[in-house]
Amino acid sequence: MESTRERLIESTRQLLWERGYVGTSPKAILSRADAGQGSMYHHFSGKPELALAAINRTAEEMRAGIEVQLSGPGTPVERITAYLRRERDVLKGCPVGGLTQDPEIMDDPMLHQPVEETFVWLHGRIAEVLDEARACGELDPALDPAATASTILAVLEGGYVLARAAGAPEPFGYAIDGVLGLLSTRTRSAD
Amino acid sequence: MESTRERLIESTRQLLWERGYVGTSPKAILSRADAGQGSMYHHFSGKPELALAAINRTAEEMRAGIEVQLSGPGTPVERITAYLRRERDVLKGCPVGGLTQDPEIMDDPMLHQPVEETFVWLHGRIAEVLDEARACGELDPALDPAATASTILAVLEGGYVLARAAGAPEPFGYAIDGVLGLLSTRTRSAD
DNA sequence: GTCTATAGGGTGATAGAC
DNA sequence: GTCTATCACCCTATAGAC
Repeated sequence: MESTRERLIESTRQLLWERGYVGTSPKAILSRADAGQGSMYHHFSGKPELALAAINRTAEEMRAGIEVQLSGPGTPVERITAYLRRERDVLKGCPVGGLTQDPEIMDDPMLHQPVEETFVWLHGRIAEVLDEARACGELDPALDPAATASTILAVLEGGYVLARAAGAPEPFGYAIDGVLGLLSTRTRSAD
Repeated sequence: MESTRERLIESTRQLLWERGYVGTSPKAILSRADAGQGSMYHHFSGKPELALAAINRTAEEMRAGIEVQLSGPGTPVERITAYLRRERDVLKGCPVGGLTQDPEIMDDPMLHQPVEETFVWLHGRIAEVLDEARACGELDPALDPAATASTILAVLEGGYVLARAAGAPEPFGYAIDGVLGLLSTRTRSAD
């Protein structure tokens, strides 16, 4: 159940998160997976295909985790707040968003696609919850759910950037506090 | 006036923006600068020192450009709006923020420092302008200027991430629209 | 399925001629 | 100041034995 193929994908997931695609070599993957060259080229055609498997798994895992928060208990705004405030390894950055900075992922349609799809899904999902919030009177009807969803997502992704720039997790929390503060008087408790 | 040293720094600036530190090789720098190995190692001790010169210049240039918007004409909120909406090469990402994704920049205190300082300065500057806005009654006094400044910065940096993920500049604009929308009814014209 | 050996090219740096 | 030559090592991939 802990096949070599599994270990290769998991090692690649970690390294893509820590060092990006350009910064990750097959050699580093193999050493972390405790596997030889032959194993990697037996299971995958090369670095791009292995990276694709890793990115797809990371994207799926992320979606599943987010869906737990967004379809959980509480009012729509409470669920979004729970998602934004949940515990994270802030200084490691977003495992999907960080990939957008990698030139070779941006240039390879195969590798770029799952990144794009993840954000399309996530934006749509947040917009849906904001729509619910509006429908139940929890959110100011003057707000555009699509634009507000973009803003919330941007604060999340940008929060990681600020934290990494500062070398400390706090700025992430401040950015989240700020957007929730902006949202707060556009909100009223849904009774 | 277009010394080899100059060309090396400019080429490095471009490549750091396009490919990051890990993705940029001395060979690529030299070829773009049309210089030989010897020139680079005459003017700089190696890749890190050249990158430091490039990052410092990019950071200074960015600060100067932003200061133009933030200390320009208009009310405080108008100036921030002008800064957020100004023309940019959105798909190239933020030339400073993008560096936070690079593992070797994060691990080298010398290279990380100018990135950190740029964001400290920028956050402080936006918070100052928000303070002004509050003082002249343009902004809701209930808003925390420091947290709101973090949010605005995060939207900016996250907007780049969303745009790159989408492969299109529009999401950046939507995120900015959204945060300005959230700000708008916390704002009144400063007469 | 996994291993080792090997390949051709790139990486970051040094040496020494001009 | 700039060039070319050289270096030891790493990168991604292939071949073929086990």
